[in-house]
Amino acid sequence: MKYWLFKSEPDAYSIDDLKNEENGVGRWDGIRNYQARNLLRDKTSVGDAIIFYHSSCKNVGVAGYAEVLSAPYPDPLQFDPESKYYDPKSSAENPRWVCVDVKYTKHVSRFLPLSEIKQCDELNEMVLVNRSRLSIQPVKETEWLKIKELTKNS
DNA sequence: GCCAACGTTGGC
DNA sequence: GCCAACGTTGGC
Repeated sequence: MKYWLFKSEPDAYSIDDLKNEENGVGRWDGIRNYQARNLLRDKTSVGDAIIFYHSSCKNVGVAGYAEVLSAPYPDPLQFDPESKYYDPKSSAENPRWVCVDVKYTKHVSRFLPLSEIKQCDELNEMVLVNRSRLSIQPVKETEWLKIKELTKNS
């Protein structure tokens, strides 16, 4: 099993929004960055664990956990002219963008702010700190374990 | 709202 | 294929 960090702006889609979906299942769509797309398309597997990170908001940091529920499949928004994620250069025969379904696992017991991640020796080399703009990021097992520990109630 | 970092586009 | 211009991300 692999570990991932998925970023979302909570004003657009938060851990609460995912929890409130039917059966806690949502679609992680709208990825329009090639590096993130490649990770999603080529590296994610059903059952992988996801750290749900809230970005671009008042409190940035780790808000919850989810899991990868489906294999990657073409993102339907790329074919929808009404969507801001519409891509006229994409086609059904050769779709450019993919998405996965994800399932809510839980909220963190204790919110883990980015500032604390930056201060933590075991976490300050995360992609999140060094390449912060990537919206789908691999997480090392050691980092995963540390984040699990830091998001528990003390 | 600012701005640094960085990704994308398009002319040549 | 280079690179300048431009757009987006995201912390603060």
